Amino acid sequence: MAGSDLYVGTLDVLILKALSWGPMHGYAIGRWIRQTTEDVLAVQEGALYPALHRLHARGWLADEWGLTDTGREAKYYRLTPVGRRQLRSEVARWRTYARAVSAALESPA
Amino acid sequence: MAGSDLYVGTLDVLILKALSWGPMHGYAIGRWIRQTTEDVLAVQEGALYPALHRLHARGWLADEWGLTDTGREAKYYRLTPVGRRQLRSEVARWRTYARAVSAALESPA
DNA sequence: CACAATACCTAAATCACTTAGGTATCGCAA
DNA sequence: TTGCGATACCTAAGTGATTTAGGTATTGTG
Repeated sequence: MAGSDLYVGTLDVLILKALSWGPMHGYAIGRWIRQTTEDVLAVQEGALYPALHRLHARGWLADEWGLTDTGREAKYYRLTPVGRRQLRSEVARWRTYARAVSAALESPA
Repeated sequence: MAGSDLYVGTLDVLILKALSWGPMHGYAIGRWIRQTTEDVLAVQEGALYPALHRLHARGWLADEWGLTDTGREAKYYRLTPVGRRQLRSEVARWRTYARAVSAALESPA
C-alpha cells in the first residue's frame, strides 16, 4: 500500500540532498539513500525513477548521459540553481516538521 | 496538491498519540495536533475525519457519542488495546525514520 | 553458463491527502 | 437581532506519490 515504506514526500528532499554532493546517476542515488540511512529507507526503483523525472520536470535537476567509473552508461543528474534553493527550503521544512512531530510524540503517555 | 502540508502517513500516529492521553473527540484531536506542534501542523478536517474512520475500521479506535464540557454533542474516540500496540509500533517507526532522514540531511553539503 | 549486480524504464493500482463544499448549534458583538 | 466566528460533524472529487510488478540490456563472477 502507498506509503508503507517511505513517509510520502521525503524522497524528494533526499534526492536533492544526495545531489548536493555533486552529479550522481539514479541508481547511485538509490544506493546513497539506502547507505546513509543504514537500510532504514529502501527506495524502490519504481518510486525513484519517476521522482527523478518529476524533479527534472520542475527544473530542479539537469541530466546528462555519461559513463560510470566502471564504464557503464548512466544518466547523471545535478542540481540546478533552483534545485539548490529548493533543497534548502525542503531541508528547513523537514527540520521544522520533524522537530514538531517528535516533540508531540516524545511527551510521556 | 497531495502532501503539501503533512508528510503523508504521520497523521495516524499523531491521532493515536493524542488519544493516549484519554478519550477525545475529533475536533479536539485536531486542536491538540495544532497546539502541540505549535501550528506547524494544521490538519484539515477533510483529512482528519476520514482518518478517524479509517483507524476505527482497523480496530485501533473505539467511538462513543458524548457531551463536551460546554454541553455540545461530540463523538469521543479512545484507543483499543490493538490501537495502543499500534501506537507503540508507529512511534518506534517514526523515531527510526526521523533519525535516519535527519542524519542524511544533517551532514554538511 | 547461469545468476547477481548494475542501470535504466513504465503501467496499473492503491490510498492518504487537499480542496471545497455541506449541516447544525452556540455565544457574542454590532 | 442578526450575523458571524467558533464548535462539531460530515462527504465527494481530484491529485499525485508511492507500491507492485513487470520489462530491457550489460557486466562481472562463481
